[in-house]
Amino acid sequence: MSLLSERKMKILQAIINDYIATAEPVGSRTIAKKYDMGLSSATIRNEMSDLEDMGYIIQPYASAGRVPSDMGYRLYVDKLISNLNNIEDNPKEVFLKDIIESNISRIDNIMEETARAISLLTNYTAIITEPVTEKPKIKRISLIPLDERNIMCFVVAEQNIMKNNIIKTLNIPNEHEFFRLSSIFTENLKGLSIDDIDENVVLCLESESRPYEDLVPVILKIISKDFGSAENIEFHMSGARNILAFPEFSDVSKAKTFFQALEEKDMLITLMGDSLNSDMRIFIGNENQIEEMKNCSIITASYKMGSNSRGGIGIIGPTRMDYSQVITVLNGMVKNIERVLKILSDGNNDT
Amino acid sequence: MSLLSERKMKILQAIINDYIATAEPVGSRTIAKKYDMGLSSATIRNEMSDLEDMGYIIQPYASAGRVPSDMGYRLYVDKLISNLNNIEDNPKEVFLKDIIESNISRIDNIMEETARAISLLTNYTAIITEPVTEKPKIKRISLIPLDERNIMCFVVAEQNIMKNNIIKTLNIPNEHEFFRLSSIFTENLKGLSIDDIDENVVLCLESESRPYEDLVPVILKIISKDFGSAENIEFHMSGARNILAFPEFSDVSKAKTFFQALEEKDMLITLMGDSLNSDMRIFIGNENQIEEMKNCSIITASYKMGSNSRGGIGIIGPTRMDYSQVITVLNGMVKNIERVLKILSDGNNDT
DNA sequence: TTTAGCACTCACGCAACATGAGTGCTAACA
DNA sequence: TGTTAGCACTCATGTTGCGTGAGTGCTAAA
Repeated sequence: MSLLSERKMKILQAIINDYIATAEPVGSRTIAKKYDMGLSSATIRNEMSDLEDMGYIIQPYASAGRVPSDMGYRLYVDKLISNLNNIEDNPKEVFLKDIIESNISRIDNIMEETARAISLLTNYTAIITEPVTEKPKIKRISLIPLDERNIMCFVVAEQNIMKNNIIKTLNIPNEHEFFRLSSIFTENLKGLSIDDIDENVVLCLESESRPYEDLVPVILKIISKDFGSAENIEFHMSGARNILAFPEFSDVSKAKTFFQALEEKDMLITLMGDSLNSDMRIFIGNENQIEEMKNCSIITASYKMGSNSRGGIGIIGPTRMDYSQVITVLNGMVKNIERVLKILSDGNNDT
Repeated sequence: MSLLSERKMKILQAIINDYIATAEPVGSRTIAKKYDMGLSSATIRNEMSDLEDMGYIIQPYASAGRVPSDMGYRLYVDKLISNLNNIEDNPKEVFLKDIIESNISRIDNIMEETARAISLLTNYTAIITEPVTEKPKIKRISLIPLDERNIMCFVVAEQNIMKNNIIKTLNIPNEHEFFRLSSIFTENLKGLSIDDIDENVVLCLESESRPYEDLVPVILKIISKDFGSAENIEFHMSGARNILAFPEFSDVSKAKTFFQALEEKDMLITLMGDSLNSDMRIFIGNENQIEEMKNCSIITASYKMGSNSRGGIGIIGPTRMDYSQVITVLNGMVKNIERVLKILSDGNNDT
């Protein structure tokens, strides 16, 4: 696009900064006073008029100040991103570490805490998905007796992804059979992903597991349910209520549609879905696909766990969002979560 | 307290009904017209004047209609409760069954679905706690290898309560040892509650589990963490945003404090805490202890699972709440959830 | 005891108005 | 030619005053 003069850029930046802080249209005089650029309000007015013609700012009504447009934010954000390289550990990130490490135990705890930390730090709404592994390889299957009718089936896959399911059957093996069956399933399925389980494997399992071969289809069904599709992604969300603090949502009906949108899981999948493919994505205002969120900006980042698992973190807030802060926090969080997950799976530290 | 005449009672009821529906102060003329009681507005005015003197209704400002007071609601609710005996299965409850049975699998799913169903049916906020068992007896302990550094410890207690925890250690047993250790722990701890584990048991465990006796304290710690205190009650909540639909909360700041309060887990524990001891409790307006919820009413009910586990269901809404509906729904839900949990633990139906 | 009638109160909505922040334009200045 | 001062103009916002109507309390008649 057209290149902006140094001065126009500065003015645009000032407008965005001020608008982020106050949520009020910002006028030429305000800029002249607050941000001393050695120019009179009149000059700034002229520049602003230009900026408006170019589409970077908008005048909400005839004699009001100016407000950044989506395009204006976009320019600003692109500039931020290009400066992203020289980010290093800062005090804030250290703080993050404390927050997170306080409750390392189960993966959903970590996610929960991370989401809370993000919403706390930014005052926006945070969404985080648990890491998903594409067709993970099975590591172990354990069958455990519960009572006279129920068996617990415990599946461990790579990355120590664990799922447990209850199997109901009247044909309950005895103690030693459980051990034998667990070994059979583990031996035959170990190292296989859901796609690798073919006829041969099934036949093998069925013959070896006799007389409990009716467990085979049940267990395979469990596996395909747990590891087959990415449909059952687990989300954690925090700070949705923060949105109420912003004047943009002081109209209750707007807040309502916002909450409504958040409650739809499909929407969240759309939102986070392809965030997994790139490091960081920023959707400003109309750039995002969700109708109810056209006046919001959404920033998503992805983190990786091990070699082939990925999860996503997203922050949702008003278009007038403190992009610079959010990007920093998000960057820090990704690093942190990756670190924590690594510790968790390596087991370097004891409890 | 003072007994109300039949007529006064009818008028109070009319006021409450109307106010529940409209959220507007209701005047004498409205009652005379809408609810034909064969009286003129003037007569009703006189009666209302009496009701106000007695404290059952309030005039928010000099020439407005009347609004029920907490005391008025209380009278109304007490009457509702006394009629509660002759409740039988109604269409609504059948509907509930459908909702819930659609997703029977894991206990937190049931809770999640139930909460959603309640908030859907009532348009209020639903809170539900997973069933807690006071010092449950241990049924089984299974140790499962994860990788070179991590062991999965899987504890099953009565009511099929299951907890899993990761144990980090460098001293990983081999396959057969795992089986042996699981048996040792199971045999020694089976049938004991956390309080029953004494010195003898520990010594026994330590000697039998050699050379992995360092697992003993770790596992005991896990058990006491999982089953010792009622601190880590799991909550499920749904429909918090419903509150935005009520004019009482059209002021955003009010909605904000409401959400804020809901996010505090301590508050929820206070709220649901002793609900477990009685069948149904109703806190109207100021009757409840939470400062931020003085303009809300809270209704809690408890359900039981097996012989010694209990959980709680709560509904939070504006003081002007459709008590009759909420009580019906809550009653139905308790029955349903108990039924579903029974099915789940009995295993009468297959999947 | 109930009702009709009437004066009175007060929230609410509406129009008129003042205010002030902000603009665009023009003319003067460096 | 770019910058600035000045001025008229615009328009959202807040305030005031007033009419309206819902609702009450009181009194007197039925």
